[in-house]
Amino acid sequence: MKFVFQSIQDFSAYELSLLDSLITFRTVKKGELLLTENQVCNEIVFIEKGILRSFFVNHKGDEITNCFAFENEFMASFASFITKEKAEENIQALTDTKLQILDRKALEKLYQSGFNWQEIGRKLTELEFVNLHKRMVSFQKLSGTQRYEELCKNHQKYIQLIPLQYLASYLGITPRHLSRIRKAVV
Amino acid sequence: MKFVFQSIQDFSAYELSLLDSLITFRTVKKGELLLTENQVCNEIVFIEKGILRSFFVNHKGDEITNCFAFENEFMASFASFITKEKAEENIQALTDTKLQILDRKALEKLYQSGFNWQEIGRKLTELEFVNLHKRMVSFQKLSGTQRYEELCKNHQKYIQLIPLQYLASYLGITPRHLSRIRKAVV
DNA sequence: TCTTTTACTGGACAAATGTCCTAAAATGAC
DNA sequence: GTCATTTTAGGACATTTGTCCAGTAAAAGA
Repeated sequence: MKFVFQSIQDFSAYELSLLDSLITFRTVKKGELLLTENQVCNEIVFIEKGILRSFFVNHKGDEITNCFAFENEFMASFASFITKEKAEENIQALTDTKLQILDRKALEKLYQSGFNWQEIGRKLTELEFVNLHKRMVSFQKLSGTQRYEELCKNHQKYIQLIPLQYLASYLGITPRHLSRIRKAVV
Repeated sequence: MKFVFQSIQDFSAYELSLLDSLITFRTVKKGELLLTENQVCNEIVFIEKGILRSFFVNHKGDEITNCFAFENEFMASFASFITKEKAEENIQALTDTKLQILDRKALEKLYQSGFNWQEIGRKLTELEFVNLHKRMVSFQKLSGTQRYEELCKNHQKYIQLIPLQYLASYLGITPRHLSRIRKAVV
């Protein structure tokens, strides 16, 4: 994750070596859960290789996909990480996945170590906010069909790599309806 | 807005006087627009008295309410403020409103002035993120009817103070449908 | 207070979307 | 390669939600 931080903030060699000393590594198998709902999320993971999805379960027992994360992206239940309350999401590996991990204690050490890490914490939170805002806008402004079309136009990766059943709930529709939309679009 | 900051972070008298020197004041009349879409949002406002709403316009020309803000709350197009890109939202006063204003330059001065302001910037961004996340979850997990019921249970203020037409699009439904839901709930 | 405008309700119908189900296609295990 | 399992497509029908509209209630302006 180092180079992602470097691209956002100007770090000294010392600051980066501090990061190095705090990161740990893990691999997870396809299907495995990294976090289950009702746990407090105490770590932020960075994907070296693989795909993760986050989902919750509604009152009928259906799994609703909240988001996906691909290579070189971060994943966590940020809400739970921030509030230290139980997560509503489960985080699952969609493929075998290699991770770099920054846990709460490590992050707090970084934050205490100085201005630069404070600032990057704020900037990354801002970026997460902006992404979430875009998604919120797409739910308020667009229909399921339009969200699917946007995804085809701007995020081909999702269409190629994610099983349709997961895409459907991510788009806020049923698989049956997604199938209808796909037929109409062709 | 001072006391809100004080409640989150332990500030020195000097740090707070710096804030005092940077805040400006404004009053707006009911109906007035503070920000229109396609402007870059360069200030964060804090509501001393009154109510604001943020809305965008969809492809049919309908106004879709994005959020409301009440006394002692902040409002901005945070996404535009962060990215410096044009806002998609309009911000409008629903009543005559008294504001305290922190503009981009003032905020940057605070951030440059030290650790404490950096940190509060991150913490407030985190809180905004958590709020937005809750709203996103409610759109993915719940139906319009359920969102209305949640609002009745947990945010009576919205029901009492906001015209139904605005509440409807905030809940992601039409006024016609909200009227149906209200009839059923009683 | 009276008038004009705006907001809310609800009927009738239409469109969008969900439910349930079966068959075909794709994938994974051996 | 074969068999079992999972995923996807789509028919038939039900439900939800939207559209259009008119009547009434409420609010704003003179």
